[in-house]
Amino acid sequence: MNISHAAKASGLPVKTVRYYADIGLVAPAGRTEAGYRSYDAASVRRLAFIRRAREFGFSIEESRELIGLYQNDARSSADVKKLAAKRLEQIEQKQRELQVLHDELKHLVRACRGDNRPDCPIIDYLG
Amino acid sequence: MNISHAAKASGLPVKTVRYYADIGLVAPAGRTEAGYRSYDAASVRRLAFIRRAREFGFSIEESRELIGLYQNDARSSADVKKLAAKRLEQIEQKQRELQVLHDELKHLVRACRGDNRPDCPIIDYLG
DNA sequence: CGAAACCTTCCCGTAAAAGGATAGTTAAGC
DNA sequence: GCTTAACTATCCTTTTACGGGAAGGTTTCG
Repeated sequence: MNISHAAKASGLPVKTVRYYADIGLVAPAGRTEAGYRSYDAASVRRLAFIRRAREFGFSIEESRELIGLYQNDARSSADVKKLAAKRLEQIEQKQRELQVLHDELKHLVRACRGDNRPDCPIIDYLG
Repeated sequence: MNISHAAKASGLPVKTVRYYADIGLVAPAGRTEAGYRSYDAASVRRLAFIRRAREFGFSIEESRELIGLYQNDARSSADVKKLAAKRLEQIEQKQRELQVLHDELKHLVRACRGDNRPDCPIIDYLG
């Protein structure tokens, strides 16, 4: 399977598939005589696994850990849960930060008349 | 006022103050004979304005627009409100995305036993 | 006067690719 | 069988918003 086929099958752009090969995250199954990367079902599964991990917001390095566990039959679910719980905590932290920002900014936007006069509580606040 | 003094007064790192000068966001008031950047009260106010805009999550380019309005006495509050409302929408979009992620991941983490056995709904889901 | 504490520019590295240049390879159509 | 379109390869640059550090000039303190 050539790289564009593997890309489609895994739901990733070709550039990204090549990038993942370059950084040693998902190696192609092999190379053709002409040097073209070739992928098989297993390597495509790994690509799709990474795509889903990334969609969850796991970093490349976290995804690397996860795929290590994915391919390790002797893994413990505790190890996986630990990574997921850490990511969950990151998400919750970001949510708290965004909530504060949201409330402050919403307050300012509501207080701003938004007409053609220059006085503006948003500018007042920032300045 | 030398750069480290201006940095302290504005609450920014020296590196960042230099960077803002390089990209034409906040120019120093002038240069000494030896080529040192020198800042006055007005330029420090601009630095602090940018710092607060950045803390609100406005990008550098958005901050550049905002400071343009800040320094423009003929601005309309509608222009400022437009930028702020756009940023507010970005925040709300991010909040919605994070909420979906949070709920899914939380569900998976709850369902995972987290013991020393290999079977794990998180891995199952990603794979 | 010498050393510490400034300051300058320049270049590299970050995360995670995307975009583009240039060149080699393969598949399709006629 | 030949052209050409559509692939593929590597390599380099760009993105965001700086941070780290080198090499070297300046100022200030004791």
